[in-house]
Amino acid sequence: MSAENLPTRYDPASFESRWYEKWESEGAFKPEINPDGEPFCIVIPPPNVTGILHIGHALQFTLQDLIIRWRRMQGFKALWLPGTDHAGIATQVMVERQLAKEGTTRQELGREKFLERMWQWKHEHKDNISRQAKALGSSCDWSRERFTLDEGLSKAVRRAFVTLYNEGLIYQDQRLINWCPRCHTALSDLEVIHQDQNGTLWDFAYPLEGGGEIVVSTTRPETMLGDTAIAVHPDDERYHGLIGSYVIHPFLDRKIPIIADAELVDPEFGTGAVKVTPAHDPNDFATGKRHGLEFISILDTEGRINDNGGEFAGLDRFEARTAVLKALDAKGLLRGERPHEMSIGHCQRCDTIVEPFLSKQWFVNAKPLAKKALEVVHNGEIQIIPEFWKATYDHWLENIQDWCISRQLWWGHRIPAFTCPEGHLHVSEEVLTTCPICGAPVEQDPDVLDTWFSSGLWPFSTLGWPDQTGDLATFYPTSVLITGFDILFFWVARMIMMGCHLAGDVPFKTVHLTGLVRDAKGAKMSKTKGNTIDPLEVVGTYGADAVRFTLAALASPGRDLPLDMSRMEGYRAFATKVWNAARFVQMKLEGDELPLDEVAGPKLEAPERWILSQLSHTITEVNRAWESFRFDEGCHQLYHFIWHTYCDWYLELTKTTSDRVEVRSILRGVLLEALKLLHPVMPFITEEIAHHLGHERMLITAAYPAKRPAWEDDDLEADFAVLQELVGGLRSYRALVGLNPRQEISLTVVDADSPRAAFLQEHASQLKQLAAVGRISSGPAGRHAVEEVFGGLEVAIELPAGAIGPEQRAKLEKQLGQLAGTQASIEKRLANPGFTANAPEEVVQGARDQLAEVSARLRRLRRTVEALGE
RNA sequence: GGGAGGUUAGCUCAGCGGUAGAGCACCUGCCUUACACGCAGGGGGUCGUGGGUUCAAAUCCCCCACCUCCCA
Repeated sequence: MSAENLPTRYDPASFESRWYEKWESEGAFKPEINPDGEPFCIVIPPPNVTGILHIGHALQFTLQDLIIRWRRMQGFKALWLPGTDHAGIATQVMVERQLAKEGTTRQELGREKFLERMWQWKHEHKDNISRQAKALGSSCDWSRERFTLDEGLSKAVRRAFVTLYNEGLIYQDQRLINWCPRCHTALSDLEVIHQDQNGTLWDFAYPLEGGGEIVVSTTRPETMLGDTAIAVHPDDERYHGLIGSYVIHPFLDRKIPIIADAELVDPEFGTGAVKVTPAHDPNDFATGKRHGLEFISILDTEGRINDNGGEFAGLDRFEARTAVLKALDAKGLLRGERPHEMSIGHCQRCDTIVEPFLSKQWFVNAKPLAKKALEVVHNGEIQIIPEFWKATYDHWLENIQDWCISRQLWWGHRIPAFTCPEGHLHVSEEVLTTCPICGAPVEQDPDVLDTWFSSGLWPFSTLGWPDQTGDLATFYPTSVLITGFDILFFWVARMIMMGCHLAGDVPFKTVHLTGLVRDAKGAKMSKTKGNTIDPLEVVGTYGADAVRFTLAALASPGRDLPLDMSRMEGYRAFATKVWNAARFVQMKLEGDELPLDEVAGPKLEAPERWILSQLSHTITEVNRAWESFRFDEGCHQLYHFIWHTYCDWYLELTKTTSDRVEVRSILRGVLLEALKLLHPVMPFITEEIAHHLGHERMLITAAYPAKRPAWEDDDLEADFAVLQELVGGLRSYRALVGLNPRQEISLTVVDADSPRAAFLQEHASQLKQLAAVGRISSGPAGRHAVEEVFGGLEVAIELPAGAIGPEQRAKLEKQLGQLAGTQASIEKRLANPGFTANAPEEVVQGARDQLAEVSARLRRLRRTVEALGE
């Protein structure tokens, strides 16, 4: 072969980027490389365009790349479409922080200048993601890369908005929303993180109009400034006489009615009387609607008390709490306080406590969309893996609330709604300047859309929708989506709703939800804890292939991944093992080797037929693993086959036979097949080695191995298993008596008529190579022999006189004890008539065979121990 | 309050009705014609507790305990 020798040391940095460039420059990432293949498409979950990847992304990238490489090698027209997200709030917060450092604000800068800064920021950071993705070996088609604010995708957003509006599924309404006083924007319910906190429940009294008082409880005393009712339960006799009467607000010039409401009030809780603040609490809001109460907002957008708060106006909401309590106390109205556990909503982005806030916003009527989304999962059009997520998915969609989609931000898709001074509202894909009704100049809605609104269109907007492009026709619906379970509602469910409704079909056929990467102790990674792992750093230390293998091998379905660096070390050792095996093979090659198909056949010797049989089983198992998203199992199969089957057994066997061309051909051919099989997980090292072994085609476009039934030989494997067991036994006795591994020992086959005996005789050379067996004879055991049974075959291992001392004897006796225990338990099982009557025949027969084997071993070993003990 | 997942070798996890597995760690030998990121051998588990179904349960069912997480 013309390729030069593999360097002694495995040094991933010396070839990884070289291969990436070659793949890309030869167009291997483009689906057109398999022009006649069946389409297969994965769209990337778009990371934040100005963000950096964390190890969780590395996991998802690895799994997506594994699947796409595997399918590409299988001949599919495979497209992995990359891209990034503008990440509205997150990105805007970053730039605002930068502005704060410069002593200015976005308001001071103005919308236009601020957006210029945002784009500048985007351009400075946009290469982060792709650079990291490339370092990991991600085979995305970069020519199709998309960004959510691209013109095409923005058009898709406008089309989606206008369509849904015209169908009545998007509407504007004044209602209670979640308001972040720090971000100055509305949030959807999902963007509010509820945290349990120890708070205080205060009791205070409202004076009754006609004298006396009624005591209410609250965890937010400042909201009493917005109270417009006191509610009691209609059946609560304590308050029967008071319903319809009024209390006097202690600080404001207002009378407040006492109403009866069975839904809001739990008579068992507190005093049974509840203050009602319709503009600042969701339950009170509903109560206000039921009773036609007044809605008095007492906060401004900064979270300060507004003019409706009388003397408290201008105070921050938490200062106001203290002030109100103090004022109540001064008036002698405070009745007590006690600790109270409660759940408080925080802004997902900045952790500020959010306020229920009365505001006019845009909403998506989600129920009709959810109905279809539930259906396609139920009827199997979309498969969710692991399946247990379906319950969570169902629960959320069945209880879905309307989705608040407008945000008071500047970085994002501006809402395509236009209003004239007359109040005529028009929703339009094209920019309007004048009112189509009255001709007056119009203004566009200043708000932008929730980022997840555009993300919801991702699987089809990236392919060209609403235009009927070739890519859309070819790749939609996409094949597989791989993402973290944490965005099941945020993203996955919404893509399904939007895809089914707008694009006319499901957005993907399979969703695979990955676990979370955690640190070695199982703790969540976070910047504050300082336990984050930078993918580029570990790629630098262990090589991209080891990082990928580690992540894929840890990816058990539905489980989080505790990532310990010792795992990385272990799988780098595996990469090194592959490297060294290849060096060994390369040293043996003479250039006359033939392709596997030309040498495989019944004329081959047993070791060659055996490794081919093992290879075929491995191919089957690995393909099965990838098909079912069992990345862990596929990796373990590959690890075991390459290390423990090919290297530990087959390579050793060829050390005395590799002068034969067919052996060298198998040695090389099997390694190449294993490399192809491994390529989707470890693309770089496999490509490098294959090249050095003279494989002409790049593995990235080579055919993925498919099972070869003709190579499988179960009888041979059974014979080989006996050989392996015997070799293991011989090594074990060697270790027991401290015999040098190279010192030859003699073997006597006691049971010379067994068919296994012939196999051993035929493979004396293998026994010599693997266990330094010198002579194989048949007949009765000699004076100093250990008698043993392996796979039903009785043999005697000749040991030097005096090899078995008291220590060895004790170990053998321990073994005897264990064997006797096993024997007793099988006997007990077989003695049970219920077992022999009810268990399947093969199970009963298996137990009988096992008993025979164990009994024979026990008999032989007992005799040995007695004889040697003399 | 509702729901999901987990509890198997020192650690991290597979297995999910028919003799307890892997990787790492550990112990004992070995620099055996690629590899000490290695080779060979070995120790280690009453499969969270308690019931039930079954000839047979880590595996199915029920109760409980503890740990994660989601939703309200």
